[in-house]
Amino acid sequence: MTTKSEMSRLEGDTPAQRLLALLEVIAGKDQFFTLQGMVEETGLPKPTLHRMLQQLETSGMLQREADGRHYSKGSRLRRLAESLLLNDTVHGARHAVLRKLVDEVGESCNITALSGGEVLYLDRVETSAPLRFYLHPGSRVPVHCSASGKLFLAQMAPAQRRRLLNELSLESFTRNTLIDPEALEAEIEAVRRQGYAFDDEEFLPGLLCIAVLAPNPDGPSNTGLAIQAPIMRMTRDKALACLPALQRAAEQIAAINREALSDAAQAAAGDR
Amino acid sequence: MTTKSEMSRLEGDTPAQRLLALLEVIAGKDQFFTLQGMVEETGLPKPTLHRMLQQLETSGMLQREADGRHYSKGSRLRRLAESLLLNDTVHGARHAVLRKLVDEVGESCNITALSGGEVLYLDRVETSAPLRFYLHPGSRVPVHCSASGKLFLAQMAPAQRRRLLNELSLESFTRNTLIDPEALEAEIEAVRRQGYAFDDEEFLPGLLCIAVLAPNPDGPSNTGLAIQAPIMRMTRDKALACLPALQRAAEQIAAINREALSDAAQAAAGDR
DNA sequence: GGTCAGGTTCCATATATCGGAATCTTTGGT
DNA sequence: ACCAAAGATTCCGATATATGGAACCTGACC
Repeated sequence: MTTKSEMSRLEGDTPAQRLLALLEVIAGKDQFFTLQGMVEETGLPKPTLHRMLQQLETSGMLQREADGRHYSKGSRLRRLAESLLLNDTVHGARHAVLRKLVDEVGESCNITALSGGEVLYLDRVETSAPLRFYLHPGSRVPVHCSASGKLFLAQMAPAQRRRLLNELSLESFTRNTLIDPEALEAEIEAVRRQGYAFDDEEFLPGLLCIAVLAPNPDGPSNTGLAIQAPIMRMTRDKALACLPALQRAAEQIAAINREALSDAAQAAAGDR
Repeated sequence: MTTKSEMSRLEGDTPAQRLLALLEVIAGKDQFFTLQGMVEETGLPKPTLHRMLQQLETSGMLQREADGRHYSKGSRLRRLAESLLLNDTVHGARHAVLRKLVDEVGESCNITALSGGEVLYLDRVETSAPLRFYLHPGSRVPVHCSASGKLFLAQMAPAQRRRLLNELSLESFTRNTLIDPEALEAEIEAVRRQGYAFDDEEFLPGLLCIAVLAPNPDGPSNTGLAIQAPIMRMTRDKALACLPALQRAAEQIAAINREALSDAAQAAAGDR
């Protein structure tokens, strides 16, 4: 239970983003809620919130009880959520591949993408082993000290890579973090030749990762696939033994992406 | 498959509503989509759409593939949808009651609310019998010719009721529709005394309904519960035989509402 | 009938949106 | 290598919208 003082003002710089943040707060409510309650929870001014809720109500996203002061989720909002989850076979298929990979190698695995100069965790399946690193989907990690980050860097044009690394500056996290530009450049060159990358305690002490990219014949890939394990259970050699399984999974994910792209093209063509 | 010409411009009078409408379109996509594709589908101008998608992307609601032109649903959007559906035990509980009622009486039932002077279908469970009226949640029906509508009218103050009925004017749908104000007033008086209401082919020919309200000791109720059946299988007498089951279900729904309200109050108190 | 806790409305100001047009970028063809 | 053509992105002034403090309602309770 959070107290009023801990509550953060709804972040967001545009009205649209504020609205989405409000929806997230509403989504977490399992009961009726009131204008006043929302004011206390979000820190937004009362008239502002009143207007937003009113718009949501007239759109059918919310509905009010007879007393006029308790809101609850409307059928349109529910339908939106259902539609979002139902029409997401791409994610579902990717997730299934991930799960199978975790089964095979026995360690936590995740799917990553490059977003805004950082590595973004798209999805993750945890190992069943009791000792784990807890890293959740949606979190971000610097490019220069993650296995998939180095792969993304390796497929960039040198100028593009230099620009990005200059902007971000190489922060050090452990004593293995590569902060010397030349050493990093050499590592990236090696990664490009190999087609896979390690993160050997470069970001978190005790965490070893190995990653590959989902191959994309039409250009750079924005889908990385990694195994992450505590060094207690994992060495570079063991990781290399998992490489074939990892590459097989990456190929499957690439196939899913290809299919989704061609389906999209088809749909567009059908609309003409 | 819809053609370009059939596509309707995204409805909505405020930017917020337009954004929600856009989200609904996106929710229905099971693959990657492009700016251009969205332009064709929604009819919105390209720069406008570009801005909206950009905002959604920087919020983490969407993500782009490496090619920079294909979007897909982001993890934050997925989490939003999951949260919406997970935290909705109120609806879930209501729905369960509804389903049980349908089992008992063997006919389609629905939950309604008064919204903007009309009866709104909140939820509906269909009978398994092959002959059915197809009426979906979210649709609206005039108050004066629906069973739950008449119940909502019956609990209003006379002045309030007169104002509402004046504004709406009594449209006729079948030869049973009550369009004479005095006849309607008499019917409403009877409904108040009985505590239940019929709709005997007053809205759709061949459709008979019986409804009650979920009792609310603290004031007027905004939750109606109705059985709807084709006259092929239903008479007033048969409907009356279902009344006890209907009232039992209504009481259960009232209990769910009460609980949700008190939980909400509790949560608010805990935040102090 | 007075008080108080919400809810609602007002309104001058600040801000975001809008979208046609221009511009940049990528793609595909020769 | 070059050149369209399609698509993405940026610009920007006119316009519509959001903003939120303050004032105003409303109903519940004493």
